Amino acid sequence: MAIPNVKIAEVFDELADLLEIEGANPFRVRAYRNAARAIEAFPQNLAERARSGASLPRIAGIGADLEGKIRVIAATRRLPQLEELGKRVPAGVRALLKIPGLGPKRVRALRQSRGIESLSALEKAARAHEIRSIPGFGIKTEERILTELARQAGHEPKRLMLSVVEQSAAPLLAELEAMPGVARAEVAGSYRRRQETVGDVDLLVACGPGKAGDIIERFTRLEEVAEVVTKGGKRSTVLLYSGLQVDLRIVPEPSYGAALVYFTGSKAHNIAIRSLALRLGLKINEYGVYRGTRRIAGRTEQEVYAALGLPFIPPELREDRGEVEAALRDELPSLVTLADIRGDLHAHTLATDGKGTIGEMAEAARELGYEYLAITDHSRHLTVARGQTPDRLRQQLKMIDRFNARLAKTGAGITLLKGAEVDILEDGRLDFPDSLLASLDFTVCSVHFKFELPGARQTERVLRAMDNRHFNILGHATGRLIDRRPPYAIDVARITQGARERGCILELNSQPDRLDLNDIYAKAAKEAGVRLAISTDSHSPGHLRNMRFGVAQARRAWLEPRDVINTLPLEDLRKLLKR
DNA sequence: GCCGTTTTCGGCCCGACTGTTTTCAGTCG
Repeated sequence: MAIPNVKIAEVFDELADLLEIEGANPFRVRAYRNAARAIEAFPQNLAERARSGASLPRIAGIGADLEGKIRVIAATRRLPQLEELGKRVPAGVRALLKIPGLGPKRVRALRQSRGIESLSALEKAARAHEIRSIPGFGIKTEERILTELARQAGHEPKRLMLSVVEQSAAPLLAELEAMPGVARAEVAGSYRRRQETVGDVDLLVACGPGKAGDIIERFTRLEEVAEVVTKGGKRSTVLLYSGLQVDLRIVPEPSYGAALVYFTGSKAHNIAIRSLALRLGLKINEYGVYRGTRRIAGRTEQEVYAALGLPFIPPELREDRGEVEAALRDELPSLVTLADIRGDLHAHTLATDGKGTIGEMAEAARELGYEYLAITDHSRHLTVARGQTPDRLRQQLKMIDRFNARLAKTGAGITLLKGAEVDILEDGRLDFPDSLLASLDFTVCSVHFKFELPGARQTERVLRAMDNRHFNILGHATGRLIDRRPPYAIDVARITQGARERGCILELNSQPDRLDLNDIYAKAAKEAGVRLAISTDSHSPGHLRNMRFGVAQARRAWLEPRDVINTLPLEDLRKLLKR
């Protein structure tokens, strides 16, 4: 299996760290970091393309030199430059950079003045009060180093799932909004961009003159605040008892739009629009857009983008993945919204591992205003989930017919679709005979075992399954569970191509810990001309509301309603699902 | 190291907070 993009990105990140410690040109360091991000976000395996001799695709931020390095890594899994640098900078030194408050300059000072080249040496020196006398350091810095070392010894600072952070962020926002003097408040940052995981919560508040100090004071005294990390006149950082870090930023009302742009990011997007501003002879910061010293925009985000000659760019797109260029051409996508969704195409019931009856699931879907809900219980191979035998499925289909007859009579306006989540067996066959599959409205087909197959065989397994004309939707294509299980070794680009050639649909599974396909693969699928189904894979009536997480990722993938099959009215959907 | 509809050289986003300083460097987002 070719070396994955994230591993190539790691090499460049490490190179950036080492160069930074060596005191290299900071812009050169940034070039490596930018390249790492671009490689990570690229949907095709670069090493494979490099090894096949094909030319590498044009990626912004990757020039001739870095392309050469990618080729070397692809061919040898090593990079001589990195090993060369590694000889000069011991492995432990890199870890020093991860201590908040220690950057490249201070790490160099620690090495040169005290020979500190590891976390343990750092701790020893701090305990012996040897840090405070180094020029540029002091007692407070020494104390902070010890605090941070203790914190990191417990657990790595990690990113939390969007659905988890939502539970802290939403009440916090409500508390802020209720404070006197607060005119507007919003959660910005990666949370607003709906990234699948969030590292910290960025809160933005607009207030009238002279109110900021009072709001900061109240904020740092909120019940859930465990520790105040920083506290100034305009911003503050705190840690909640949940371990979540929260940054609050306060701006005057006329700057609210500019601050919202700035604080929503991403960093890469901010740099892109600031560069654009420079080319236009403008300056942009969190207080507004300026021509010389005169402010020409800032109150709303629309105003800020308009000053740059751009339409409003939805937060989910702000990743510097081409949105600024598309906006300049006025070719931004009309992103799919939750209101566009007419039904859910993946749900389980008590018949297998779900927690609700068919009736309860139908009622929950009706409350959401859906036109249709598919019942897709597991097939027999998945015994841990009480997968259904052909006989049990046939009985269930009859029951669904009876439900539909009753629903039609009561004018509920919702139809149940007859489906199944069919296991893809190891050799690529499906877990039910074709005659039975033919009696279904459609199928969701998924890999649920033999995750560890080599990439080529896993890919072949799924492609072969897609050859079956009863194969409609590929469920959770990579099988990853955020923070718990890596994706199977599978070539998503080939699967996507295969889906296009065979008229198959790819699922965007909305379970908060799946979000599979992710935004990058889903965007690539759209570009390849493949349509997606945004489904919840619900195992209880309440899960149907997870649709919002799937839609958010779909928006990050630039999907429009026409790219998503469950925005279609029922009759059009039925036609589409006939292969 | 990358990049170019003012440029193939000379730029590369910009401000807040902290701590260590007597006016600012380093770090962070």
